[in-house]
Amino acid sequence: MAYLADDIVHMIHYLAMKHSYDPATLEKRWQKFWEEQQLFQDTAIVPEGKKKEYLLFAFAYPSGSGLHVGHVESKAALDILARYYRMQGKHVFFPVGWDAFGLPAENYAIKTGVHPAQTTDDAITTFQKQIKRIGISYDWKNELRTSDPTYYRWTQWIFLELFKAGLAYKKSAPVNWCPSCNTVLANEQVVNGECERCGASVIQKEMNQWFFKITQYQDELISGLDQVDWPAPTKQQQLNWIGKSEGLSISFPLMTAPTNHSCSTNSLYDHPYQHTLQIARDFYLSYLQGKQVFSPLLDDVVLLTRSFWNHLLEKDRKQSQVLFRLYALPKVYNLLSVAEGTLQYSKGNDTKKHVEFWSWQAEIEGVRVGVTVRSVNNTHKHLYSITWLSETENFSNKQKTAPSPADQSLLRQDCKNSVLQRDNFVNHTTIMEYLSMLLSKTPIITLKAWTKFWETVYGVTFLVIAPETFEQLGLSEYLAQDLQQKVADYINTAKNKTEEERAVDEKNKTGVDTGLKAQNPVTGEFIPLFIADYVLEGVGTGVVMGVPAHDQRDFAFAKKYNLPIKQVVSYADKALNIQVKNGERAAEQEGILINSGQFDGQEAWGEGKQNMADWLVKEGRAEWNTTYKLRDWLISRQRYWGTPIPIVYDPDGKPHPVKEEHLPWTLPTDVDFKPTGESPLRSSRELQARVERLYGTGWVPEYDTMDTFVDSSWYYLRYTSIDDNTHAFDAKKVQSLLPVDLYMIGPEHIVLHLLYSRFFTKFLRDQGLLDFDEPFVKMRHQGMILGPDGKKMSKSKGNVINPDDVVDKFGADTLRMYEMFMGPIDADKPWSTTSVAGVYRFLSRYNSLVRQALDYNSSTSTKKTLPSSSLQKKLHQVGLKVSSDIPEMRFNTAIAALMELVNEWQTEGQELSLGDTVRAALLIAPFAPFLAEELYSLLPAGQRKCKSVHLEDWPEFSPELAKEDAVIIAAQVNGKVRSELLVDSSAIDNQTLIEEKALMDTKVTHWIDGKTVLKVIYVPGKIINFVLNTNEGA
RNA sequence: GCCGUGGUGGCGGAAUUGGUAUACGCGUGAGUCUCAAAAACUCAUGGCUCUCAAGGCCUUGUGGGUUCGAGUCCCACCCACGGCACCA
Repeated sequence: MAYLADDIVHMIHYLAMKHSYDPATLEKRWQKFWEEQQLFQDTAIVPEGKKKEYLLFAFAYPSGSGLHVGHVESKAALDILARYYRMQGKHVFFPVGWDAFGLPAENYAIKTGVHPAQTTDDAITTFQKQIKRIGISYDWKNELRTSDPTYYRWTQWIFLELFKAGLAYKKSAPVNWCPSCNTVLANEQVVNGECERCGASVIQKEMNQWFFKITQYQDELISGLDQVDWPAPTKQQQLNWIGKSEGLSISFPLMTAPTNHSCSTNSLYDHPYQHTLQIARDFYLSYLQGKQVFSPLLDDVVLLTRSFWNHLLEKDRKQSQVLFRLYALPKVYNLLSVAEGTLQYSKGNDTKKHVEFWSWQAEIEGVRVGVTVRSVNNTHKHLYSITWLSETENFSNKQKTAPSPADQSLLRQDCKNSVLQRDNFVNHTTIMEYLSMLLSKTPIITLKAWTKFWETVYGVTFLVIAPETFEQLGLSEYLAQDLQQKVADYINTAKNKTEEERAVDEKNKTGVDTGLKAQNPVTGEFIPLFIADYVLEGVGTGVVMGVPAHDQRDFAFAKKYNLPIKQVVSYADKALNIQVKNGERAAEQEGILINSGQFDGQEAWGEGKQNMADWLVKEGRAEWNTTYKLRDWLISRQRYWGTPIPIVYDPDGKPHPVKEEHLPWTLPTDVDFKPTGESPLRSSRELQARVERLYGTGWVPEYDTMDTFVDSSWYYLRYTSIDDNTHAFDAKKVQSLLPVDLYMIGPEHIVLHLLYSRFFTKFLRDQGLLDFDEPFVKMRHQGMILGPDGKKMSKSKGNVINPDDVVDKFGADTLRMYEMFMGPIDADKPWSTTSVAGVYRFLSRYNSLVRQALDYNSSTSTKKTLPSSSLQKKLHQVGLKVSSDIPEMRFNTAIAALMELVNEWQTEGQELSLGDTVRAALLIAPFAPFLAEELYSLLPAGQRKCKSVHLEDWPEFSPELAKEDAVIIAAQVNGKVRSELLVDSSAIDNQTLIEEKALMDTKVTHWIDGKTVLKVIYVPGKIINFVLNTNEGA
């Protein structure tokens, strides 16, 4: 008796064990099995006739904290696809690698002295272990890491290709500098203008650095987006980053002096001579060449011309237009008649006498002119001799010897006939005064203000220029003496500020008046030019037009510096109009143009805007100008743990590429990690010795390393060819496997990494190395997994879920499946500790149901027909849904369907046939690979074609078997559901029958009785709707 | 401020794209098993100071509109999240 009882207990225990779900043991077993079998070592070339799928997970930095649940989500999603596509017979390329260079390891080294290589290696080992534990079917054979010399050798090679193509160049640029840590900071390390580590104020420091000319491809980086299947917001962000913007560059001539400048000869000589000359020459040449010269002074010129004209001899007056012009423009007198490139200029250096002497010659429209000017003893009394020569003459100042007697007489003859002879000078003072005035009104330079709101150009009452732009244009030399220091101080202060410090609110904006005057090109008014650090060098042209009446920021600035406010748009809102008129506020709304000359009365943003643009362009006062926000890519990092820049400098400091035979240009190991403010590579003796040995004494290496974004811009190419020692990548393999069919990437990487990768692809294509334009054909994002509290996981908040803990408790299948079940893959969603258990329950049930079904089918009594086909129907319905959901990455709904299957299966009295049980076992293989493998191993030998479920063919599901026999059709009255009709599937196209059936239903007729049915709408298989005359009985 | 995304039960989320809103899971309640608990299983579960009940009415951020019919389309607004931001 006791024996029997024991036996029964044992048997019960055995049955319980047999059907129980024990993920810990089975997952361990199958993980080992897969590793031994090397199931997923895909060869690189796609076999003939097979479709390929290149599935790519965003390159990961092996951080010390190990695998995160967020990593699991996207890895699991791709793994489901990988396993599904393999079962469909596709060639799946699913590689893994490590973005191994980077800051955290180096910072850790500074703190602890542990070498980054060691830290990184340890971290990778941890990641590998964790990834294998959750059953990601990577092709481990093609694993790579960027810190490996066999990899970065080719990163360096690409750098050199860019260098040879002129797309890698060096220039001075500001970097973030922490004066307390004495080091360069990456942008991410600057938080609110302060060093993230020590809190000191970050300053900008100029350094000579390497850039990649990504702007070369800016237009293609825009147009290429049409070729790819990416989420629209991602494309939009790329576009925003490139920031292409159409606008007008309006020309504002800049003068040295205000309009009421008193005309004196002295003021003329206050101007640097070169400048005077330049203005005069340009102006005159333009005039002679028949170019349209925009000057408010043309009338003045003519006036003066007339007075001149009176002094001309009768016969000269009849002479050619050329001569007329020559006489006519007073500025020709001394300074203006110099043609391009023929200036002969010398300046006496006799300090005793203070003799200054200039002479030059020019040929203008066939007339050769020679001019000599002397200034003696700084008296401003100038001696002029101006001659022109007949066409046969060959006068040249260069001739040291005097002209021949015959020539001299010819010359003399000409001069006699000329009003320009010294004796014929009308009035030297008049000329100089004129010239002085002209100078005060003649542009030093034309400032171009870029704007999108040109319709308000009549309201421009001042200009603002960025400090850097002011400096680059060399405008400081035109400043009045008393302003020079003030302006220089302002510029210096501005340059030391960070972007954040420069971004202050409206009231605190600063600026400085330069005293220079620009001319509003449409009103002719002279307006002040301010320098202000709120204007940024890189935006537009670095010059902004100030329209205080219609721009809030300009308004605040005008109020602060007491600048005039001029309304040029009128509004329907009278109160608003009065406010603007009284200078109480700026109005930025649409309105009607006023005070805008010929454009008065037009809609500011409608025809007025269009007409104004056309006119400005036609008049040559503005030009269309497309600006981009995208800047060239600064790749220099004053850091150790990165790819060394393969450049050496000769003793003159000229950069030379490292010779190809010296690649990889290895990262030295003998460096100091102390933050000295200099690139750590400077401390390497080995590197210095290497350069001198290979290139010569006095040569020095480049000490900076590359931005790690460079490493990650081409890794997807290298995956195909990690063993290739002669090429960055094997053209055949790349052609076979690329482009990437699906790129799974976190939304945090969508701008820079993608832009840089696309740039590299386009560059390598132009080098003839690739035959496609875009590297990532399709891209999707995984959302962020939030902590159970709905907030971003972080150690400090204590809401971090560790995937290892979940695997320990529920197994890897549960972890994977739960993360897929949480919601749409691209949505952010909070972790729910209790929901995980629900998924575990599901897998546990799935496990026992399949086992029960196998028992059932193997028992001798199963020859009988199955009691119900509704379960089979469900299986096929679910199978079809899962098959279509997986490629769409709708894993959450696929899993929901599987759960429905389990619910149905669990109802009593139903069982699946052996064939359908096999289908059920295969169906979960992509989601729960361990459990599926376990269940597969339990199948009768005849049902197993392969050594692994993951090598099996995806089961077929029959739409025929999935078809419902009867459908429920909703019966509506006026769109409200009143009843449900059970209709045989075969009858769903028979509207009359369904109508009759509905009208037999009292729940329906109750609402219809006594009213007129206007029409009946029938949607086959869905609804039948009776539309009543609603007026009746209402 | 600009650009983008979204707003559905107590919670995560479904909804074949204009056709029965709330699938699936969690949670909660009741029950089965148990000395008890846990686990597991079964049933119920949007709201209503309408109703004994059958049923009725309301409900997809708010307010309008189109339609026989709107979570889905159109207009206006509110809120949340993400990105950019002195952008001229």
